[in-house]
Amino acid sequence: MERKVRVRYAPSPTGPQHMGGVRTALYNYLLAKKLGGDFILRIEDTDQNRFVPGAEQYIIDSLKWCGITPNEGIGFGDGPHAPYRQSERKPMYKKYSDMLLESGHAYIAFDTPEELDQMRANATAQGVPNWQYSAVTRQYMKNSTSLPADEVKARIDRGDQYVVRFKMPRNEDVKFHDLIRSWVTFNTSQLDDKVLMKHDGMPTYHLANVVDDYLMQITHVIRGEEWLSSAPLHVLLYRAFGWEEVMPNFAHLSLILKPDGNGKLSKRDGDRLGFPSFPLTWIDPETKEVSSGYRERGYLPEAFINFIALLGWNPGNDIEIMSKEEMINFFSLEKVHKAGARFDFEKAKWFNQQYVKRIPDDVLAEQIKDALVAKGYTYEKAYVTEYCRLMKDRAVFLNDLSEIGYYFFEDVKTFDTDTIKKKFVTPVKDKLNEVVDLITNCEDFSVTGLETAFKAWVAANGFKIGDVMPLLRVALAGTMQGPPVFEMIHLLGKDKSAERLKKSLSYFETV
RNA sequence: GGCUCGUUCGUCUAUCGGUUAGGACAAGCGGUUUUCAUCCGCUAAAGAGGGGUUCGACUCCCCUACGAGCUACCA
Repeated sequence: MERKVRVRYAPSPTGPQHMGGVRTALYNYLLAKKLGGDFILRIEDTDQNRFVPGAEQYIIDSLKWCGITPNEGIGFGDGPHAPYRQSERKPMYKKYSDMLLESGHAYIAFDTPEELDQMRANATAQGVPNWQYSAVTRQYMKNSTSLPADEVKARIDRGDQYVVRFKMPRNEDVKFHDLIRSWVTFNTSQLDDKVLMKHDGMPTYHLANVVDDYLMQITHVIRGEEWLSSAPLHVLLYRAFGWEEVMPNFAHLSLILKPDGNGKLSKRDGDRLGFPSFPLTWIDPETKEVSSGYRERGYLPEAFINFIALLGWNPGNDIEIMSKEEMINFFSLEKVHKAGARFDFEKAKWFNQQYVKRIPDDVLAEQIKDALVAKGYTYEKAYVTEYCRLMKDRAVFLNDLSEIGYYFFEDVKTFDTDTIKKKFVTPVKDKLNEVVDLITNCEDFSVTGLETAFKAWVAANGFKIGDVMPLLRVALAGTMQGPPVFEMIHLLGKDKSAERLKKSLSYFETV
């Protein structure tokens, strides 16, 4: 029977969600949309010790900013499988744990964390680096496979804390198909008797994830590579429950690596290297440490998801700039690369620049409105739209755009004195005030009109354009960089241009 | 240490046994531009190493090296 495609992104709210998490969510989303399925957001908060206030909201906010919208889930309207927060689903898991206990696929263990630590420490001391609770060791431990039934009952009755562990087969190959990596095999002798239910009655990720995926009718589990090692346990759980028929397809994504050195990109890297590794800025509620975000850095969400989508996936053609719709259209898990991708901030910048350039001037004007107003500039739509037309090719980030052409909104703050010293010399310097008149009296105030009039003046005086233009540019903008001079004059307007020119010229005398 | 996964230009990647190994970012050079940016053109740049299989391997197999993930009553 063909089942409707249903995928989920299941982060745990233990801090801000990393770029890698966004990419996982994105791939889930793209696959769901591609196949006409549902995308679900489920919060895996089974570890109450690691709860971080605000983290869940952060996840929701970043998905919203990125335009990765779940059909069901926390923050996006509950669907038929509510609740979507595992802590709220707590009462449901016991039934499944009991099922496993009854069928003999799981057992009860009384060992305390301290005893287990001791066990591991002893093993390490004796040169065994990897002690595990398994078919061979469980008989020496305190559990329902080693203890008499009446003692087990007595311990439970008197309130001893216990956990439920999965009874891992002793030596069995577990083979499963991964959509990205093809067939993967593990031998159960390498796997341990994982805890399924903690002493506080909360399931571990392993149990909760399998039960929830089953209950929520998930068809594809797309998650990070860090889960590959525990995938065989999950497969075994599906079998133990008798759910193998509806076991989801697995797809394990490679990790995003740090730009320099080795290892996966981590929270520290971002700010160490001068760029963000989070979608949104995050302030740690405890330490108040700030981790910068792409949104605040001036990234457009479309550029951000386009870029991270290509970190480990490509459509198989040479197309790089893609809208979300195009990505959906091209997406396929088979085209996801197996190896880890090293993150390259330079290319990320290029993507953003491409997107900024493509935004219509008037839309761009709206987008930088708040930034301009915040700086105390008066916002005039037509003026700012024209400003955007002139400046957008020079901006990489949205934030740049509201800054690089500040001289269109206020007086020049700093002058390029090198150019002034070099160019503000006789005979040109003594004739420059004529340019002020030229502007004031110019009948055709269009860009070409100005240019024609100016060039005629230059020729009439026997100057070269290069003698005068740089001075004009610095007088108007303070810098040698910027849009064409006559475009600047045109936008600034007759009065403003003349006034600024006059002012700057008298300043030039003092340099 | 053990297990698992991975390895094409500096970076992201294409190639699904036969190609001058292609594209993009970054770099360098040149053009356009009064300047900067944009844009355009060009250049340099790769199959980790060793064995097989094959008429023929980047592509399939094995070994080695290197990298990564996992190895919790964390996810």
